[in-house]
Amino acid sequence: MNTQKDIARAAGVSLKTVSRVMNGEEGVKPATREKVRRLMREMGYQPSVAAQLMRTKQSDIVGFIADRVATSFSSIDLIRGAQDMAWELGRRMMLLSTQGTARDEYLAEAELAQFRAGAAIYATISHQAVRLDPAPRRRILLNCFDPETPSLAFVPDDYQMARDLTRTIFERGYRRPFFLNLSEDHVAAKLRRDGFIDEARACGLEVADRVLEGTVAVDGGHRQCVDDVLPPLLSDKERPDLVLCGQDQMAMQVYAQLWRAGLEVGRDVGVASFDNQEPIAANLTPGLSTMALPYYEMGRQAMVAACAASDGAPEIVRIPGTLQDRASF
Amino acid sequence: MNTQKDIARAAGVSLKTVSRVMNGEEGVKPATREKVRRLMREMGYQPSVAAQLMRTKQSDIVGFIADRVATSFSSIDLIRGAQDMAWELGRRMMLLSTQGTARDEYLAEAELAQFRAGAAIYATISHQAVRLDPAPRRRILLNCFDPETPSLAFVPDDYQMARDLTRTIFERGYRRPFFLNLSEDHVAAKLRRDGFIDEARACGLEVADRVLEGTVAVDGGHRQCVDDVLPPLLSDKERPDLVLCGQDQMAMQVYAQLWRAGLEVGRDVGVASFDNQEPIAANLTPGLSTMALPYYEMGRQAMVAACAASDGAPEIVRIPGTLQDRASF
DNA sequence: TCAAAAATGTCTCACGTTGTCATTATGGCG
DNA sequence: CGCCATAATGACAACGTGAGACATTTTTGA
Repeated sequence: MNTQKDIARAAGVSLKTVSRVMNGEEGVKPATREKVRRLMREMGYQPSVAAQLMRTKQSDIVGFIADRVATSFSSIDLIRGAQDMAWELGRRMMLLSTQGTARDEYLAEAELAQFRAGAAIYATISHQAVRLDPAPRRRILLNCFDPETPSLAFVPDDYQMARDLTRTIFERGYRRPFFLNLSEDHVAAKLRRDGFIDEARACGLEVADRVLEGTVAVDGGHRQCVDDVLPPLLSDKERPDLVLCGQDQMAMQVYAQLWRAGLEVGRDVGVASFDNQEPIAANLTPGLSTMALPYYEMGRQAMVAACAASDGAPEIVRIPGTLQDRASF
Repeated sequence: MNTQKDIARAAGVSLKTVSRVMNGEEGVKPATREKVRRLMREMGYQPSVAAQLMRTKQSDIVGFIADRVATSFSSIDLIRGAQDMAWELGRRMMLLSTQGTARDEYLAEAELAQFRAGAAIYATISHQAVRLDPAPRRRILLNCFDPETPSLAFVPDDYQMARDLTRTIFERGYRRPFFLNLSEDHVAAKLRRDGFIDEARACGLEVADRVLEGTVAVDGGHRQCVDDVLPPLLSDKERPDLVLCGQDQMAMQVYAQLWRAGLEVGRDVGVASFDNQEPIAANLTPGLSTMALPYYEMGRQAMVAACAASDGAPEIVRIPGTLQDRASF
């Protein structure tokens, strides 16, 4: 592998001149600069990150600590967003996935320290509160926030998303929506519930008794819930004209129950949801209209903050979502 | 940040002794070794990857070049498997996702070169043939293979998986299965077709005319296909007693069509599939029995090969899958 | 007590890059 | 032409680690 020294020898200039060209410093004659550039290309020169790091003591690596994120399949967009933005900014991202154990945390921390990473993004699988030990470097929280230690955090704006979705539902004429909400240990659940109720009030309806706090665990044990709860609701004479689901997987179950009850989704009963997990939402029949979580955008913004010149204010930034409209309501 | 020199000073030993402890060399008194180790812990010593790298010229980083992999949601298991194994082996993995453009390839290659990565895993979103330029380092192919340049590659054993699945189908008494296969530009499609037909023959049935080569594109445009093709099949008096699907998303559509036709999945008509995309397969009602692609295991094995002391033989290793049995047939 | 063996230390170099400072080339002007 | 200012370039050290060669000290065992 060629080094600057090799380039220098080939160009008949000194090591330092090559270094200057490399770092775009002033005071190199254009002709020299060009010659060196050309040789770098021709000789396939690639700078040694190791040596750069050794000199500057601080790497441009941004760690992405993914607490079980890689095991989830929608939050992969968090990673994609961050990765793409890092790429665009010419920075490097190092993915570290942990299982939430102290040992993993320690190893991830050690790895970042060894690479002298200047910043890290800490992402969780679901919108939640976390309690983190102080870190020796800039840290951006993603899909989570620390209520005790203020830091810059990017989370989905669950409240506003619920309001937006609810407004659309009412605008389309639905009047008896029923919300199968996630279980209350999800931060999103409370926010969405509030958004749903507040927006309904703004439209002149009271729906506080039309929310069912689910029993959905993070690993999904909600089948019992939908299958138990939905049939009685449907056979009621005041049956809901729309079922709002806490996540797309739940919507799948709702579809099945509606078929079973002889009801057609989108005609007899509307279905709406949160998430927009493509392979599910796009392949249901009819396609599921669902509030897309802004994971990709969140990932991008977190990376921007991580790469910024100075620390941002320790605020919680709520990113809006957009309705992915298909045909279910 | 403390260096070995700091540790040495604190321990009252020489730099060389610290170095010896670090690298687990022989000939250090246990007591000394312990003292140094303890101080390293207490002082939060972290070796400088930069310096190590500079010295050894070769990093223990393994690149994972993901050709659109991160955008797909089942093949994320490839990444997880590789990442977990890297973690277990004490190696580091650097994720590089490309969009298949030449520019991306170049940037990924440059990045690996800059980190002096010793090996790279090249993974694709679907089982396919690829044509790669020679690389200056060990390269393991994952979910793809190069027909021109022999290299070590790990792919799913689609043929055997199809045979296994078909055998189970016959063992359970089904006699008129129909196979909605992926489009022929998928390598898997041909292999599965052969496996399906061969195993049927071994059971004394001829099913060559019971396979429909789908029109499924990689980005999924198969809805037309299932919805067009299935109804006529179902209204036939010799209607299939089981529908075998090329992927779980297709199975979702089949479920919908069966409901529509008033047929109950698992009782009136069986459904089987390939993939096992958890959120789909587990949340269909009834649960989808599907041949799980061994992505996680493939990722693990590829990482093992990437970290091995010497290059493996340039062979194509076919990894078996296992049936994830639920209740759809 | 002494020799052998084990443990530890000293010193040196190399790795590739960049910051500091010194040196050389160039151009302008009297 | 000679001088100086400035532009261009070069020499060298330092970063933290690992490794080799070899010296010195401590421990062990007979």
